[in-house]
Amino acid sequence: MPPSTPRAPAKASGLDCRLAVLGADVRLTPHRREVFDVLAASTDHPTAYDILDRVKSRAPHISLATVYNCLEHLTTHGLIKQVHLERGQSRYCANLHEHVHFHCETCGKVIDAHPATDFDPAKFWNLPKGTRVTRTDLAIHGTCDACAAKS
Amino acid sequence: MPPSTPRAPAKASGLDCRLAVLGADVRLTPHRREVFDVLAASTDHPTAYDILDRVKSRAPHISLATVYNCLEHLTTHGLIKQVHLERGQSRYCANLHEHVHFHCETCGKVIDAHPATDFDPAKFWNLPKGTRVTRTDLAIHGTCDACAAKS
DNA sequence: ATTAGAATTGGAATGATTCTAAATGGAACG
DNA sequence: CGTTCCATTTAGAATCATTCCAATTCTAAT
Repeated sequence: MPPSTPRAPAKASGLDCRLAVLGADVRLTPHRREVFDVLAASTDHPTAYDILDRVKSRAPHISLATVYNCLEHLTTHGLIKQVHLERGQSRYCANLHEHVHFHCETCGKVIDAHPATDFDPAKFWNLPKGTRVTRTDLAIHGTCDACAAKS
Repeated sequence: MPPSTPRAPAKASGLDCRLAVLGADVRLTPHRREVFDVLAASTDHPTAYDILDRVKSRAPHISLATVYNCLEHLTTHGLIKQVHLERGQSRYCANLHEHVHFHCETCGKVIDAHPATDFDPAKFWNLPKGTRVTRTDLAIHGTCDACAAKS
């Protein structure tokens, strides 16, 4: 018995919630919410495993697969950003302000750096005519203050 | 019978050669030379597999492990650069001039873009005092000319 | 209550890379 | 010129991060 009308996607409920970000209305299940909250409370650019560990204290039965699913959902909806500084694990970041990443090659720490002045990549690099830019990722590698002081 | 004096590492020979780059003296075995030559002749930022394919036409018995070894040796000695634009395979680049990478999210193509004017990241982003910068990686993501024209 | 779609799960599968232990090859020593 | 030493090379195993998959659970609309 096929239904006569297509069913709309599930809407918000008591256990469910939504978050308006960048004009988009994003559906957050409890797990997605936990993952988002953990990331929003972190400034250290955790990996999926780090996030799993932290979320487990609030939702002990969450699985790694779910953490990946949630991170993917949050990323595609623009609530968080996925960061690739080196090969290996992806890192995640809930800072949506314009910023770049400083990566300490000695201790591995990642620090957000915010713009001191306006920056438009097209002004600095000769891109072929007709190129459309959607986003830029700048990673600055070096030695952080603390590691530099030690050596 | 332990030798009384330590033996120096093997020196250059007829089959062997060296290349002076950035003041460093880098030992190149025939395989390393092939890998370097293939990469130097490529502008498409090939992956390790791509490089294996291309080197095979000149050295049919080379293995993937050797390609990885060579790429690692060449990278640590500064003859080539490893590029991470997304997660997945690393790409390699023999362009040592200052440049950034434009990545087309539609066709996957990677294009080198050279600076139109001088660029110093420290001028644009507030890094913590004491931070030492060794290198910056800028990836510009978007749609290339050809893909933009199609849509 | 029923049902359909979405979310979640554990575990299997995949893909890229790194590791390992054995084989090879050239150079210096005798 | 043969031996020894060590770097290089190799095939295949192991690892690591992630993605896939099929089964189960949940939620919200009928």
